[in-house]
Amino acid sequence: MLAKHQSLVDELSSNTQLVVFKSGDVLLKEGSYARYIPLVVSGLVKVYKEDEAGNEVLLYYINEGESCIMSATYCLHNEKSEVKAVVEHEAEIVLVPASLATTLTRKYLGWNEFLFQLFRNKYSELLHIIQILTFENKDKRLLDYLHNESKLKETTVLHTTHQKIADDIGATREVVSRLLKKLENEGHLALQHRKIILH
Amino acid sequence: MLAKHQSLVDELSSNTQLVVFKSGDVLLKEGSYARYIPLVVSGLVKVYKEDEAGNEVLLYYINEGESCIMSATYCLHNEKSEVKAVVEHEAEIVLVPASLATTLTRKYLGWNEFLFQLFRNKYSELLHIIQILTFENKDKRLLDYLHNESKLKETTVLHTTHQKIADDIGATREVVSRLLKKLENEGHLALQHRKIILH
DNA sequence: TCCTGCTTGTAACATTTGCTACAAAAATCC
DNA sequence: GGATTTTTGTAGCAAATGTTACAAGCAGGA
Repeated sequence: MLAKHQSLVDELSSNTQLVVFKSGDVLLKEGSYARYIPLVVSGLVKVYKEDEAGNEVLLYYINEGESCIMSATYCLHNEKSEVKAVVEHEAEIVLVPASLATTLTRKYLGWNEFLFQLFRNKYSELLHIIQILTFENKDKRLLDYLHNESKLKETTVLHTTHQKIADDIGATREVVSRLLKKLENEGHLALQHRKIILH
Repeated sequence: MLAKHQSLVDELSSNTQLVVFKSGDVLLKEGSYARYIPLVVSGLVKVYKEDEAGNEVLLYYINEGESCIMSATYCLHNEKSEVKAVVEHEAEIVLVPASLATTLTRKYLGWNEFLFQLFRNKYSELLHIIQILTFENKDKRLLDYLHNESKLKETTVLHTTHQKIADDIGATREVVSRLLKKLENEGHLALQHRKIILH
């Protein structure tokens, strides 16, 4: 997406540094001010929304070549973040300082287009979640989540636990176990210890 | 928001026309291509997400001085709309043709800022809906909806029916009636025929 | 006024989800 | 191997939501 704009890429690479984050590192906390915009070069980042009680729900992923649109927009307007971003796989990330980001906005149409497209994609994912939460039961929500994980991690074998899934989709572990069993009986997947194989 | 940018406003007013829409008019259908970006000068527009089965759920409102960010972004990238926009109160709307919108993007920083801010505000509302749908029961969702309606229509007396509310929040009429009764007993509101008075 | 259609109330029951409690199975550590 | 921790399975019950069915109340038109 950004690769098309050579002068923009040049300006980025000569004014920023590449930082390596480890799995579990928190890139952005809810309620904090973002001081830079992270561009994910490699790895995977998960974005969560929290509520006052400390519950959190997975909204979407930031994949290679993407950025955290929430960081970007809140960074540029100097407001507090409404989401939390956590590194899932070890990730190489370019940190673009707020000041540079503002300059880029004025200078490069391609940078604006990049941000708009990102906004559009994530917006679309939020709409999809709202649709499922409103009209479907949790089993559909769970299956959708698993297919998403599968797609992003590029494997049909997911190494995870029922508890982690429950945390991501905002349910309890027992419900997830129960629904996974149901989905297995319906032929959507196969269950193994710490492993889910999607069909 | 746009008023600060005089030359932008001038270019807008000399290249567009003001159209009056009536309550119930559909500004944008899901799956259709937007050919213009609507700027709402007066009135109120509601934005819905539909699913394949024909169910629909209210996402947010487009208030005076705002625009439909979905029209804007899908218009500029020539893709199909994912939402439906319906006029709630008679509305005066400036229709900005796609071609002009593209020009504005290249010419005015203020126009980009306007679109970004709009995106940010609506994004934030989507996050709020997801949070409520994930962690709260329908009574909270209903109360949140009523307070929103109240705020936008600038009155604590809502003229509506249980069926309309059910359609907006994606529930059944019976459940809405039941929950409204519960909220009345809890002192949050008072029920009258075709009328809800918020406390 | 009466009739009709729209709106609301409500009961009874099915399904879904949440919650508690406990046991079995697998992995990890010593 | 044995002890401990983590993960999974599952039962039983409570609460929330969806569904069906029907009756009563209200509003507007003839």
